[in-house]
Amino acid sequence: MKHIAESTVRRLSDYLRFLEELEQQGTRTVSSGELAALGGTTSAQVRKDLSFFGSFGKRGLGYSVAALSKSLREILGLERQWRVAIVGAGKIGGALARYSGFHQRGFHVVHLFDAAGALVGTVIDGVTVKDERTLEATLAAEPVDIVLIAVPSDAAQAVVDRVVKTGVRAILNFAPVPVHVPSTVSLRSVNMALELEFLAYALVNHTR
Amino acid sequence: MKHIAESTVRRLSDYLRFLEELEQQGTRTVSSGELAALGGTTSAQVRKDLSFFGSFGKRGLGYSVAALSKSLREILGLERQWRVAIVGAGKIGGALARYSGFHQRGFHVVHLFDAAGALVGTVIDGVTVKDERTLEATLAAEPVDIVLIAVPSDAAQAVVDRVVKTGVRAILNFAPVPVHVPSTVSLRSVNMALELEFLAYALVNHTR
DNA sequence: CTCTGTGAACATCTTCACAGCT
DNA sequence: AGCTGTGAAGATGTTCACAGAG
Repeated sequence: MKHIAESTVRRLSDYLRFLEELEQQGTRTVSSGELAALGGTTSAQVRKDLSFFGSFGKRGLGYSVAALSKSLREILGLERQWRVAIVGAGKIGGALARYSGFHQRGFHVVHLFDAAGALVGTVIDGVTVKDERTLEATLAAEPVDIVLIAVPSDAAQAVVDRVVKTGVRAILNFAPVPVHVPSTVSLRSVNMALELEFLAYALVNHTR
Repeated sequence: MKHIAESTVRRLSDYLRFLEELEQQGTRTVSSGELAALGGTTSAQVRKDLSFFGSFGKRGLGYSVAALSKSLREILGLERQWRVAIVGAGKIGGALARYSGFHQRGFHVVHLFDAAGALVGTVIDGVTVKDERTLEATLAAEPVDIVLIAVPSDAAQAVVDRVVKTGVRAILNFAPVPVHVPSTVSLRSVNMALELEFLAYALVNHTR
């Protein structure tokens, strides 16, 4: 398949969220224009995004809410369950472990690691915190699909390297520092401080 | 000033982080190539990004670490302190309030709001949780620059609307749903579930 | 007549390549 | 000689506009 833009995939997630809302409300069909308004884009963008994956609509009518959300779930890989490990059980890691939004979408936290002895053995949201030194052994015995990095900046790259070495192919980094992975591994980063800095920039350069 | 791409501003934040590291190490000068390697871009990208704001380097030599980081702090608006309010003191809001990374960069949490009576009056990281109903009055008496939204999805847009009405001009949304603001307000969103979905997509379509 | 699907036009962002300081 | 600064070329992403299915 041709390479799909990251922005397209992100919008598909948004569309899906709306479709699920519409589904609950009992709405049967929806037009590209309606989806666009809800997600803050344009109808042409919606149609173009979907066109990369096939033809899902009926001309003159729109899209079947049920059929389109099923297709999107397939495209996004949300029809299966995903096993997730979190490294770092401090403020951010702990909050992530407790965050229910992941579970709802089929992402299950099966391991929680921390380097601090005090946390090891405590239970967070049903998962016992393991010693970070057991990372390799644990992931070998009970593999996961995705690892979340929630360790301090100066430890981030080292942990990422160890995780990559275990064969994990998707990493979500919450440490506020860029990390590097081989091109065989998918990496996303969430950097909250960076978002605040962007807002500060926008405020100082009051444009838009 | 001409409009600067969002991606450029984000990279500037990354460059600054490295410059501060280099500064601590006592490094005096740095080339665009070195900055690029650390941040995972190319030297041409670094030079182009900086060129939007002026000429900071010396040909044949590179950039002065101290001078460039000062310039970047000015450009990004990090030379002043920013007052921040968080709406929603639950799992995410609480973690944000406790997160020290913000404070280090000059972002100070001065208000914490929650709608749940049980949390109101408790103290998180030195800040007393206020009743969400006092939001307008509190922000009128003690204004903030930036508001973080950490309320449930179905309350997000309503809270954003109320916040916008108080005159706040920058919002960072952590609710996993797109919210809309007037074009006079700067909005960023952090959607962790969406990042996981992107990784799921990448795993299913194992490309790259 | 409505609304999708899509090539083509357009806009934006990145990379190239080289002139010009130091 | 080394490294910046920057137009120009190239790549990528978005919007337009219309043909065509229902």
